[in-house]
Amino acid sequence: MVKSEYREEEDLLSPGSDCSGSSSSLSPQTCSSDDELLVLQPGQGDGNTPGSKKSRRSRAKTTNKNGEQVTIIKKTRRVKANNRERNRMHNLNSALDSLREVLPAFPEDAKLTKIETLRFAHNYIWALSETLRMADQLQVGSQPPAPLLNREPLSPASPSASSWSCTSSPASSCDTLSPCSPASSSSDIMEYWQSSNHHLHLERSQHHHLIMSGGFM
DNA sequence: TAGGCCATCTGGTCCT
DNA sequence: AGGACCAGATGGCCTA
Repeated sequence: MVKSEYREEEDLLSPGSDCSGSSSSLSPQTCSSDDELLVLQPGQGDGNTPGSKKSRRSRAKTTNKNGEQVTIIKKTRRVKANNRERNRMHNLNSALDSLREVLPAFPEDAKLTKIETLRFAHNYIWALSETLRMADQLQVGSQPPAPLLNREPLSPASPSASSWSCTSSPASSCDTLSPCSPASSSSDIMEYWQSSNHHLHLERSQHHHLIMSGGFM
């Protein structure tokens, strides 16, 4: 498959539509509609009359057709469920793409994988919240402590780790998770992210090791 | 060629 | 009953 086919379908599929026109080309199964069931009525069109010698065969045939009908119904439900599942996964992927857009990255970088995106986002949220916390600690005065994470939308400028900008704030903080980075001060955090960026430019595998290692998450 | 990643299918389970 | 969600299976594509 078919990634190209998937991309094409992604454009055609509308959320909530059970049976898109292009989905039939995706799988060997055809996307049947409920109307299809109306076409196949039991005993329809076989020309047998009840009570005749052929009736027993006819009845057997009818039973057979009922069995076929059940099979068709099951297939139809399966196809519908497949389409729903496909749309669900497409929505999930769209959400992941949105997440990738707000994460610091460089244009020449290869697209983050799903697991990389989630882990990177986790660490990024942690780093941002730690930065805010450090900044609060440095502040002198009776100002009330700022929330750990600013929920106001920030500038839509393209995010980069070096500029510490972010297009939107995460909805939740790195709250219940165990310490996800070895950094213990703001300088450590900066060092961590600078190192991350450096590695982003160097080798993907090194980047993997730095960002994805269990110690960070 | 092995391994990683991905999309899709599928059956089960839970919820409304 | 039907839909959402989940996890396992499968097969294709890509890269080291």
